[in-house]
Amino acid sequence: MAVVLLGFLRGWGPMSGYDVKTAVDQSAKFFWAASYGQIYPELRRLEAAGLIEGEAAPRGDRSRTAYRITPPGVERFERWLAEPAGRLEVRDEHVLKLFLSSSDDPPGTRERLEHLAREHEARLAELRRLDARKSPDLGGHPRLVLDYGLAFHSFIAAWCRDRADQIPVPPPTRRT
Amino acid sequence: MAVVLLGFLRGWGPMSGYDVKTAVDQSAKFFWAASYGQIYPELRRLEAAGLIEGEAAPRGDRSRTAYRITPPGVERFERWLAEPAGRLEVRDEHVLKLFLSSSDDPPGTRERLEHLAREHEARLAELRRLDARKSPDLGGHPRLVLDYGLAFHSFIAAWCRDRADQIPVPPPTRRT
DNA sequence: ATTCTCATGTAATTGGTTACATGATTGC
DNA sequence: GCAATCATGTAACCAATTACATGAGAAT
Repeated sequence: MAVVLLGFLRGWGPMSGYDVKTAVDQSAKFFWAASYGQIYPELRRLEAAGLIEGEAAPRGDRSRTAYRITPPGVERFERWLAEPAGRLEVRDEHVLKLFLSSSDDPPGTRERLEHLAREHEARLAELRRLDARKSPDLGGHPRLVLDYGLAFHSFIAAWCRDRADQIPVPPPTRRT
Repeated sequence: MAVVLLGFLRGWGPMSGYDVKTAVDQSAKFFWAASYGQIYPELRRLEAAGLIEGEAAPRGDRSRTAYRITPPGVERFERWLAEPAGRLEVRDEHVLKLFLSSSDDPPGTRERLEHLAREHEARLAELRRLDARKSPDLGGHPRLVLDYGLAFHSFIAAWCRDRADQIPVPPPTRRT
């Protein structure tokens, strides 16, 4: 999304498409991912619109184009920031499966809940790894949002674990 | 998404596209929305593929087509259920704005956090309204997932409120 | 009569992913 | 010499939203 690029360029200073990708992957990707297929075409559009401008900025001997945000770009970005975000929408395939799965299969439900818990725990682990290094004092609220992610994933993981534990394990089918 | 339709038809019995839409809006929409623009074309595709079949099922004097899931449809749906859901992805414009917004504007940040809290509280209220009526004993886990939604939204709302409250309110600019 | 809800759809657009393709440079 | 990383891009595709369009029956 265009504004994300503008936002990064504003907060982090000039950077290449590649840089944006890695920056996103190390911070925003936990609530807003981005792929090259979006980034590069979008950079061109933004440049054509005069909201950013690229200049050759080789790193060592490697050719590279860094884009810097222009005043109109800043204005555009701040207009977007000022307008309130739209209705909060959640889309979660795991919960969808849970919802649609048979209610007369307790072990299956338990397994699903545990799987969901593991998934959140995995995100949590990734975020914790981020916690140590990274998150410089550049623009934005990396700390606050990191905390948000930690709180969110640990809460949901615990909730799922708890619910899973309330489902009795299937009695071991013994034969003796 | 095709499987959602299959899932509803399996759990709720035969229903029209319109019915699916209302059913989704009263349950799944809180974590997986659907629009007519998806539903109707998808119903046709599913019928063409033999996974569902429609029959005239007028309600009173109103013409209407109800679709029932076929055995291959059930099989297809259950295959989908059995395969584990993909990586958990979050996409939240509110958090994105929080992340990208200036860190040297405490009142703004506070306002953003409060706005996010209000948004989650609004979802919470909608879910609570659902809690009373509805959620029949049909297929799936409406209760469990409803609980999930309640827990999720109230936790996040509280977290945001808490963080917002930690930011001192701007000193009232008096003139006397 | 008029409005609301039921009911069905389409067209245009947006937003995004995936897979592919290429090539230079740096570090081992 | 080779692998990893830096760097840039495109084409095909998919999922979904929005807005539009229509019309009949039910309720007031």
